Amino acid sequence: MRPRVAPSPDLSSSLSACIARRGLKSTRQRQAILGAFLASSGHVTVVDLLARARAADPGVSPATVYRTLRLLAECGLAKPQRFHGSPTMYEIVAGREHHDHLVCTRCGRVVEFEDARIERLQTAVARARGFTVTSHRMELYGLCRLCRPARPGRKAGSAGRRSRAKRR
Amino acid sequence: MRPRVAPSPDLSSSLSACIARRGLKSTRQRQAILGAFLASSGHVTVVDLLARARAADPGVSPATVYRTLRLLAECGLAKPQRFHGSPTMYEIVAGREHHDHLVCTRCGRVVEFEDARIERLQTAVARARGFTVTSHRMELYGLCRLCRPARPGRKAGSAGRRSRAKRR
DNA sequence: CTGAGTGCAAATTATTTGCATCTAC
DNA sequence: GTAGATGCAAATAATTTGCACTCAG
Repeated sequence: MRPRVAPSPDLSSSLSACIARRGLKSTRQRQAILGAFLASSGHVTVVDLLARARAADPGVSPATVYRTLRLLAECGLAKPQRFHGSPTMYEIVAGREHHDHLVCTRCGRVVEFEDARIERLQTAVARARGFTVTSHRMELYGLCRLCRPARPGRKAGSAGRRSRAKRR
Repeated sequence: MRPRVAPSPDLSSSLSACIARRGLKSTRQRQAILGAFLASSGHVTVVDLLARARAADPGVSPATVYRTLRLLAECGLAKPQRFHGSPTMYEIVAGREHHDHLVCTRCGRVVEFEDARIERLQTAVARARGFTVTSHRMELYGLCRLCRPARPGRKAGSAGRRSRAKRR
């Protein structure tokens, strides 16, 4: 429903720039895949992306999707994310800063967030253990507003994990 | 060097209990694998575990290691962890509470930690976005004390990621 | 004895790669 | 025209599974 990520044309030009800079070529397939990627909600699987790209251009092979995603990642436009048990998802990196994820274990919805307080504590905790942190990942799994049952007196047990709903 | 996790005999009995409860059998291979698992530093790959188990009993196949690890996980004694780019590691769950991980990107060392302040913030952040958190994962990647170069004026860039050293 | 467990090899799943062909520049 | 790109199929890598055989209880 709501457009979570504005399909900024900046990314297209970023890719063009990165392609030009490296002496690479702009092809029909790459356009289709990039288009499908940008039109996505921000997090797509390879399978999803292949289907979407094929809608625009039937002659796109899985291998090219993988190769293009790697290219996008190298250009800093996409980032692979491996959530819990689901296949690798690629997210749009629109020059945005680092962020972490809330993942609904029922509907699969992914919400991004960032919290400076947590980041500070992470750095502090690591330093206390002799580590210099260069990166981190944090994922919170649970039920989103829509999937949460309305029952008031819920136990916090390990119950809530249903199989994710697939959206394709 | 230092014994990170005491090879508590409790776990052996826990497994026995879980095996008995389910009407399963205690076999030579399972003993070897459990022994190797408990003798580990707390985080092992399947490859590692297979090698260690074979030291005790050469007739252990990979399939049995996988099957036994699944059994251990179902009994609540082991937990699979997928760190950054490394193969799945299994960690000993000695009835210990939840914890998160510091991972050295150079030597592969894994240090566990827990921080109530961070956990509280996680819950709060999630609630603010309409999520009820049931679980989470957090990994901090960086250099441990031993691997950190002594240079004072380091840049925080994306430099630090070398390939992990394997220990086998 | 008998059902659970095991080894092996084949099957799966996710992804990469070699190669002949094609095409953007 | 040529280096880079693509499709296909074969190759990897990690893990699971079918099946005949073995063994713990």
